[in-house]
Amino acid sequence: MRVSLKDVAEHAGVSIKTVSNVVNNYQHVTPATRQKVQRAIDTLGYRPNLTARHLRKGRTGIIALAVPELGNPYFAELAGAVIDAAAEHDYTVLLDHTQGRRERELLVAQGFSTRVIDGLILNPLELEAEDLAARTDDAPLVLIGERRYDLPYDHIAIDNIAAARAAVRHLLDLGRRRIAFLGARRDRPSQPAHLRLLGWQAELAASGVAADEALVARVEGWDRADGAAAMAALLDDGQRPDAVFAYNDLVAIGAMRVMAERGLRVPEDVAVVGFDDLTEGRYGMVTLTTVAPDKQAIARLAVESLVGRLSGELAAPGRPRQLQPHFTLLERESTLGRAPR
Amino acid sequence: MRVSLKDVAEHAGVSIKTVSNVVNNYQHVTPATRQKVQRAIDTLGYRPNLTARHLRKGRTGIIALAVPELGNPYFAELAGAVIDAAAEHDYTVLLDHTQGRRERELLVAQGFSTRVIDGLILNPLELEAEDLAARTDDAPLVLIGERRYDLPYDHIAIDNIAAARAAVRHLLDLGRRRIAFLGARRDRPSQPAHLRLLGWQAELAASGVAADEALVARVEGWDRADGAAAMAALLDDGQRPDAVFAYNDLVAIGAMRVMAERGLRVPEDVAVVGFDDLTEGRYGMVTLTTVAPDKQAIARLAVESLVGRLSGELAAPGRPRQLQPHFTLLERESTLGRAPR
DNA sequence: ATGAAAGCGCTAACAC
DNA sequence: GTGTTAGCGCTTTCAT
Repeated sequence: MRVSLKDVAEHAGVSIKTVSNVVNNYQHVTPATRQKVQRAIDTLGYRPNLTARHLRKGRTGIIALAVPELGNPYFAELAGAVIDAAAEHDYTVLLDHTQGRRERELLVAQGFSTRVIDGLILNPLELEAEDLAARTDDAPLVLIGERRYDLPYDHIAIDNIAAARAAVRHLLDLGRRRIAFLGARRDRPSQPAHLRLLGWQAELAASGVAADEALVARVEGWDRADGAAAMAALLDDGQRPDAVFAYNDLVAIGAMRVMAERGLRVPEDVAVVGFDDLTEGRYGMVTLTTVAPDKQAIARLAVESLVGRLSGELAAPGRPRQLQPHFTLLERESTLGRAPR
Repeated sequence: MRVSLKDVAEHAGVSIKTVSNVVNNYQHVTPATRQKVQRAIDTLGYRPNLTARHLRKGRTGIIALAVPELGNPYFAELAGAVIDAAAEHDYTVLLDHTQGRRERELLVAQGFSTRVIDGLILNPLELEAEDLAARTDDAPLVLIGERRYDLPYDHIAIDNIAAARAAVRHLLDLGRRRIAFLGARRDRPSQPAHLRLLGWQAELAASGVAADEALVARVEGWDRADGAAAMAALLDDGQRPDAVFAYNDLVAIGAMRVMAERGLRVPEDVAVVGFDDLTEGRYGMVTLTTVAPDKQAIARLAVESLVGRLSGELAAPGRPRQLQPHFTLLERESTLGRAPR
């Protein structure tokens, strides 16, 4: 924390401004002066104080990313991708996880580390539109994730309804008819997981298959244990689905473990489709068919969106953009072969 | 970015200092004044500019954590724990991942986001002692992870040799004798994975079992795919281990997948022990026996160590501390039952 | 091409 | 109990 511009200036016998010019690679500096200053910088081991620079410039070069849970590999991978994308724009990333708790999400939306960050990428789970509308912090915000709000913020997410429909379509094509949905939450229309549930209903309806509400299993969270509990509850309830569409891969993996314990074969007895394309799904007892969102694209678009707002290119705050990266359905062992007759 | 202390002061008809006193909850302010100022703060929507505060105080309240790879659930979980521990000390966490590449580790060690961070927690993989010794950045540094350096930095890690020995001991107790080690790297004594390999050798030696170098499988990285490749190579080489001790759970999971594909049963034919206690290991084809480091303790100790240095309590930089959190061996299905005779 | 000086928003001495 | 003032280290007019 020692040496400042002033020290270097004195050492080199020039003014502060000149040193600043050298440090910032300003054009009009004579080679001789530049060299002299550079030498002083090297001997003194000067490193610019970014905090001061930030104060002066009004920006910090730091953006924040808040995801529900780093223990979920999907968010961990996404975080990694965001860090890489941010680095390309010379931003560093402050990371927080909200644990899917409303008060933490609120805290983050309200002004995470007030003013040390230039902008925020947030993946809300529990936050309602009014929470976000009441936001007073003026740092630009970009939303990611399944939930949609009618608010003046850019939003990056794949088309969750279409993705869910593709998954259910695949199961229907296999001849499955009793397709369970694992991972619904509450009954609010704005609930998390709502869009995927909607996709499930829509695709069944389009194929003239009755959507049996008894086949919708509710969960507390979306981890492996929740998937296991939901599947167990479904089976204990006497339900006998011939396929499962899970909210995400973790839920699917938990469900598959329960099925294995109870002697149900995947995919023979029950075909399974997950969501997220976790690497883990490629190494389980049975490799997992899954909806694969383009995580790199999500990260890249979120960062570009935010950086665009920050640089003023995309100033108009009244024109939020809805960006939808691609997804693909990756067919693996868990949906191999047609339904038993 | 609008309203500053000055604006509030003018609005409330008091001095800047008084507003500052209120904002910082300074004792000696009359309730009347406090209320008046608070009202001004509320109406104007004032929020302190942390950058300015940081510049003045010489610290930012941000610490950095650099891990090899967020895609590895171990590091993702650890990162989550560090974020939580840091929050308890009013620090936020800037996260970076080095992808286990030396130049990125070097960059981080040299001065990650120069001076925006107060200190750094680093988990090096490829960095050598001289790299770290040549470090010029003066932000306090705390090291975590398997590798050990004789340098003046605190280091937090479980006793990797003892942990590896416990794993091998467990396999020996089961009657296994041809115990492979999956996950060695190069031949440098300081190589990553060295301590666990050393533990493997030591425990075999202590039991009078010959350490067969042909049973040491080398890897490029430590992900599932690397474990799969290593196991395949071992089998292709004609080796027939009756047990596998893997560098970590991901390597173990990759290896188990290959064994399943080749008709080898776990644990009947090959018992498997991993390392890290990933949740994933509890939901695989066979639940995975593993060495479970106390991640919460590692995160807590690393943060406390760093915060201690920052607050000056643990000033003496010449006295690095080696802290060793506990570990436990969690026995699961992958090592159930004795060896076939 | 380089220098002088102001000021980003805040805290900490030191007055009163 | 409250006000004044001087910087923290940097960038940025405006001179020269």
